[in-house]
Amino acid sequence: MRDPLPDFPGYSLRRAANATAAELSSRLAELELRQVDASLLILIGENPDVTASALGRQLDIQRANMVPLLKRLEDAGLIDRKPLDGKSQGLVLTSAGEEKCKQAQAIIEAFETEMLQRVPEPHREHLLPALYALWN
Amino acid sequence: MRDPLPDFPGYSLRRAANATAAELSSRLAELELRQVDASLLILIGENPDVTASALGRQLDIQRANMVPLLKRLEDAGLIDRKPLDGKSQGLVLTSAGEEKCKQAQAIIEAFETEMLQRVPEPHREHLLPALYALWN
DNA sequence: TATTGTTATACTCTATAACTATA
DNA sequence: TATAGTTATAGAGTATAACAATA
Repeated sequence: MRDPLPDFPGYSLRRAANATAAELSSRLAELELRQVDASLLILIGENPDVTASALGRQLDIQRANMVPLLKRLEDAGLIDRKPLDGKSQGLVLTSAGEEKCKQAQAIIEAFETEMLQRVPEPHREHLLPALYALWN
Repeated sequence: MRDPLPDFPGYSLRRAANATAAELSSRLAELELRQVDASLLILIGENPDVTASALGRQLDIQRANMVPLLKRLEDAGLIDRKPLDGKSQGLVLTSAGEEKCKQAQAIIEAFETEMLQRVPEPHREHLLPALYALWN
């Protein structure tokens, strides 16, 4: 079939994102985590006592949609909440959450390495800076 | 906030894809088209009498999900169906569909050019081949 | 007055199974 | 037996509006 779409960077960007996301998702599923769960665990691990609203701003997830995401992590025993003041609550990893976070990071780092290996040599080092420019 | 995620190519890939998709979507909305509609119009225009199943395979959209997509385009008067044999139907652009397709292509090409301009010079030419390697 | 956390809701996108009819 | 088109449905993901309580 004649298909001019792959020559559009925007189209190839979406296809590449979909393909790699599907691959990473299936690997994280072994930890019973989705990508967004892993992102949240990593950010909470790096920023103890971060609030749900701050996480949402960082990840471009709306406040309202953070509620079920964090409830899942809390129900799984991976995070705890503690009141910072009357209206904000700080989020921290439990010890189980720290362990799960380490496992997720190992999977992600292995995946990222393999993903970059798929990019032919002359282009490889340009991928991250090029992508970064597109969303910042 | 400490955020190691942007250093992961896979994460930046998703963020870049989301950001550019949102931008393109808002531009195509002026034609009352979504991205997938534009993709379908372009592919049908390039491949008259293509079938719904073949389009789905090309775009990684399941057969069942093609039904409402094509119904929208047909209801909008942009495509026609004609039976090829007893079970397959060929899809073609109507004259309105051809006009809409040209307008969509103009918007997409302008968008792609601007998008590439945002990528700093030494990285720009490497983006498309790097992305292509990730989903093929 | 702005922000946090929350509930409820709706809409899109996608995945799966099943069915009919035809190649 | 495989394929085309279709229906129905369920699950994510996401967007919006509204509310109470607090900064």
